[in-house]
Amino acid sequence: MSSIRFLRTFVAAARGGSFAAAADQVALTQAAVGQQMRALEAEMKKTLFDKTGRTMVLSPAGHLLLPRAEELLAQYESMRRDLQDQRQIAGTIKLGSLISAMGLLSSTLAQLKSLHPNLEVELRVREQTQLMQDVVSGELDAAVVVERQWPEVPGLLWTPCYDETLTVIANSGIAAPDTSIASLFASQPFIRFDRRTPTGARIDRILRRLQLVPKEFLELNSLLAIAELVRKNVGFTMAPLLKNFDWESDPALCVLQLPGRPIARRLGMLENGRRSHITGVVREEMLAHLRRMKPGS
DNA sequence: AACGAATGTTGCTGCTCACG
DNA sequence: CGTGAGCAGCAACATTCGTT
Repeated sequence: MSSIRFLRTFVAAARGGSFAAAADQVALTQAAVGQQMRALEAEMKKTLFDKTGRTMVLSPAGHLLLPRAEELLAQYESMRRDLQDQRQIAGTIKLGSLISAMGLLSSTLAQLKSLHPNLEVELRVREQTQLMQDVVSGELDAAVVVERQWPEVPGLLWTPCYDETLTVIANSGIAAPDTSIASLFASQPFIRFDRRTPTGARIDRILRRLQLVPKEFLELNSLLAIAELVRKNVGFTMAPLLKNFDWESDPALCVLQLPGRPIARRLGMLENGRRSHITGVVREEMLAHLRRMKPGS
């Protein structure tokens, strides 16, 4: 079966005047060049070289083939260059994220920036509902959000990326791995994640289901601020274990699993589809980044 | 993992040409 | 005319790669 390589060898032989010269140029042995040329002649059903003794010249069919082979090789090279250029993406995209996903997203974007220096990213931190509206309206090209029922909008693309398990997080001064969750709820002030957010509302439903009645102390709409207050032992909380923040290794914090089957929220990327050639690259880089991370971190 | 096709190398033979 | 150099062809074997 002939190929671009065979044509390249043919051109080298035609220009070099011998199979030996062609072999030098295309880094093969003379025997391999001869085999390729015989295969090419069989494919074309024509003799391409006239050999009289040690001299070898192009046959009429060879003369006909040479310029066309060179043209084909030039087109092939041009096609290859174009594809290589396309791998570099450029332009500006508007990305949104929940503040809690910023840790992961920022390290993803840092990696992306080194791969695509001409890519500019405008990053907006907003809450879930606003992010969803902005992606649908086109205000944002894509956003990292918690999984929900999405509206039926043409082009809207949802890709689940990772799960965050709901846990109880307390200061290590008041809790150890064997501390019962019920005793924390009975004795310690509770810092609640804003019930107006979908995740906060879900935490509220779980508390009811587990019949845990907290000693309400504060209600905040920032998981990072809540974590900081827990570090200062202002109270304890129930919150998703955020990716890329490594609270489990934090000596000031004690992370406790909820009883029963683990409950998680699913995060992913919502793209509005209009600039999917760029947002797709961000999505794939984020997935690759997640694969590189050690499990559970 | 096994298999087969494609493709390559190695080592040889034979032909031609240039030169003494 | 004998001989060595240069070249192509052939057969055997090795390697790579895709498929089953």
